[in-house]
Amino acid sequence: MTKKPLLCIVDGAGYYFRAYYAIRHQLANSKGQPTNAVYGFTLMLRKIIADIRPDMLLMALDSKERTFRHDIFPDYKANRPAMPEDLALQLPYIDKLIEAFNVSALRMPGWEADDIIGAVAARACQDGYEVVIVTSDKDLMQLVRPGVRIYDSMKDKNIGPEEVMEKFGVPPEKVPDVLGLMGDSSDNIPGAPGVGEKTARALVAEHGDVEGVIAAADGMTKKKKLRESLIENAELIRLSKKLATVDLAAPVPIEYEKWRAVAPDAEKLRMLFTELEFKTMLADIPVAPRPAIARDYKTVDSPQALAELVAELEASSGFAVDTETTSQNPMQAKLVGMSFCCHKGKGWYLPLRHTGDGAERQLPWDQALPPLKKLLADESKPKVGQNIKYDLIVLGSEGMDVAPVSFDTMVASYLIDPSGRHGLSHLAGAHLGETMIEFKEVCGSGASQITFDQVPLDKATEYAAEDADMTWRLYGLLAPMVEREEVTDLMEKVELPLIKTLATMERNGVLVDSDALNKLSESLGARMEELERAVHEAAGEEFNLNSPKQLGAILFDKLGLATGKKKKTGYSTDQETLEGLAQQHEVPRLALEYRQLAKLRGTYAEALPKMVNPATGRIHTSYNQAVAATGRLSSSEPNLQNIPIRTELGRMIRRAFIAPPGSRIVSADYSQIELRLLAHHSGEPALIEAFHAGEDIHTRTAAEVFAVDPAFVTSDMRRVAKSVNFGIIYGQTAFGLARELGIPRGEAQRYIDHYFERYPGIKDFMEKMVEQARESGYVSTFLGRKRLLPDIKASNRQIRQFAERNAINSPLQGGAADIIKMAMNAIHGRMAKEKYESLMVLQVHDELVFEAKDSEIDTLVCMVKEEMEGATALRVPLVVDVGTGPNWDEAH
DNA sequence: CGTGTCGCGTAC
DNA sequence: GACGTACGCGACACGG
Repeated sequence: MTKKPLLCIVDGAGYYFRAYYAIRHQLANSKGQPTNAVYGFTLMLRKIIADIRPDMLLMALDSKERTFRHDIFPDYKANRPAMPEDLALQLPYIDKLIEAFNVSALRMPGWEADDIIGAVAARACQDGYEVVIVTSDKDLMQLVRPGVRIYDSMKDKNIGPEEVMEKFGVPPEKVPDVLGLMGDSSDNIPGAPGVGEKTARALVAEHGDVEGVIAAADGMTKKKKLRESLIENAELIRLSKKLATVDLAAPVPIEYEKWRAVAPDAEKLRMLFTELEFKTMLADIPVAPRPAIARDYKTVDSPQALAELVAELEASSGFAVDTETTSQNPMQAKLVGMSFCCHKGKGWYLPLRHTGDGAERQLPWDQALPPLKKLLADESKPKVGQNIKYDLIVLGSEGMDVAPVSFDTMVASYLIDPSGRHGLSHLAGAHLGETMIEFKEVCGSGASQITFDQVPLDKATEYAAEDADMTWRLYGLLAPMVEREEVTDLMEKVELPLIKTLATMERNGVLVDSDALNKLSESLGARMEELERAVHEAAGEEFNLNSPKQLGAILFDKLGLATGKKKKTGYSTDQETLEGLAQQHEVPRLALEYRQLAKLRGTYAEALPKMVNPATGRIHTSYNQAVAATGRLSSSEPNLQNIPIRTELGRMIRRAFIAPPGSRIVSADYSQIELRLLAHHSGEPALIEAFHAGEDIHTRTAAEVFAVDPAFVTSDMRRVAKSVNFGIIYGQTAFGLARELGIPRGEAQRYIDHYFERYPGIKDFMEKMVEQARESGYVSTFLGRKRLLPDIKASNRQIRQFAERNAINSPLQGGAADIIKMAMNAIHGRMAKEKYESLMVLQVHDELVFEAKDSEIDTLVCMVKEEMEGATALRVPLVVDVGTGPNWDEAH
């Protein structure tokens, strides 16, 4: 059976009233125009479209005219106060909004929205549609039936026949009977005096309907008052039922095609949101599919074409560039071709190392490249790219420089909203409404995958030129968005320069002692075999110790040990659980040790030597600049930001990160940078003072929390204070602190209470961040890096609290990221300018690692410390600890 | 055989 | 339910 098309009918009038009253604080734009109802209505509309994804969408609205209900009952809705003026002022905007969203609206003189909804729903249901009525009006529950449900978007609740039974105690079709008896004060429907909801439900349930109830009234001798009320008011009850009954006979025009849900009109929305000053909504206006821009993609396969391309690029004020290669990993990639674009829809592909169909048309390398190499390095010609760091690395390996890098569409998208995806095809789909050719379509996948040099030239041109074209078009769209979001400075002063800094670091790579790792791997393997044998013996059977599922079966089913947390697929066998069982049985104890070794061997000792680049003999991680929601970098292939340090065995891995003869490893890390940012932002005097005095911050905190002199702080007290300090940064609760410290929750709560008593500024800071997120929809770092937090207003408490913790954590974590990024750029600049031979090799969030030539160590250490500590001026000093050693472990 | 998800654990 | 940000391993389930 094919799925029925989904028709969504929205109770428009109901919702703007709800929105008006739900958003109490007086929202208004700078001209004083009230906007609370429009704002709420917009949120609702977006939510409906996103959550329900209807095929057809119709907005039912009330007309101003009298309806048949007024004719049969002059007092109908007579108790309604006049519409508040500040709501009335917003109605024209709501109409404009509906229009801008391209939603069909239906008003019918003489009919209420309820009747329109009822009539359309009845008809659509017959016509084979699945109907969702979006309303929070309980009266409409009478319309529910198979194929027609109600969705209350404010409560996120679907209402079917069962929910109606629950609410009214009767099936949907009897709802008017109940309402007729009990009346409805909001519509001024009288009902029977003395009959409330409970009585009405019971009466209808027992006697079937209003007529049944009236007929049975005579026999209700035990309830004299009720009997009299029913008999005396029989006509009034019948009238009330009629008033409460949705008239399915309204002569609605049925125009399914007209109601088809289409993308909003981006231009209209933009104008409307600009006028209303809905800034966060402006940022994510979905772009309507527009007439596709005609594509003119050319292969540069002749001297004439080359001359044309060069002339076009020379005449332009900048261009988009993209490389095609043999690998996703830039350090293993060989350049295969390059694409260019400086006019929307017009793209060029210059094949350089193709071997497939059409390869014979390629221009010789020495003929094609020199003019483009010159253009790429021309400082007066801005270059735009999508993840252009990749291209810088590839081209760098070919001896080509790209300057200046003036825009990166991936980075721009990330700065506008760091959450979500920033891949080219995603951006092209979201902002341009274009669907791009997938890599798979060109190169295949799996075993049959070919490299780009084998792709026929014509196909390669379509794919490659599209990349440059989309990048150029996105540049046109995203550049103004960067301005509007006020992240231009961050972009130009931090992220764009960082692209080159990171490209250099990635090309530098880091030296790893593969022999040492291989030996370590072997000895770990030997010990793991011993442990495995011992576990199997203790368990009495063989099983896969690497499988949490099988281990769980042994521990909990066979050995009958106490289970802990439950996971989706059985009981947890994590470290915490195993530690809890280690006293009772050998298996969990041995499994713990096995796990640690397996982790070290699998993730590091075995994996890292495989990542050594044969050409350079070094490991080149990839730093991703557009992944972490807070602004941090991330590292992958391999991840060098999670190399062990906490355990002695783990440090064996770190010891394998070495410097070549004549050099040493220098490690420089910010001391307590996030706590310093907390001090800076909160202005908390006690904290600021402690940092200025150079005190041990955890000891100082312990002294404050335990109200003792710092000299009397024990290591236990310091440990607690340290946990509280970190917990604050992460928005931890008493529960979390208690669990971490293994203390009762009450005690943890007391520590937290004391903490806030002694550091009241911190509490204020936390509240301020949450408040800011609620008001503006985002929080920012001191450099203006944003983190949007739409969930800050979620009705689900868990979701909302998660957003609140993000609101507190992001300015700190992100602020630290801003600082180290600035320092990296400054250091990179000085290393180039002052011609250091030493290399910056790693970044681990608050730490920079260098491979320093022996002769340069002293000046480098001095320069690095200066640039890191001077990266920015906060209300507290930035302190950097520097160490040197033959390897990364000993440099700490 | 490739791909996606889960449980787990490493870092800051 | 309860602490923020990442990446990646091995196991396992699923799909062609």
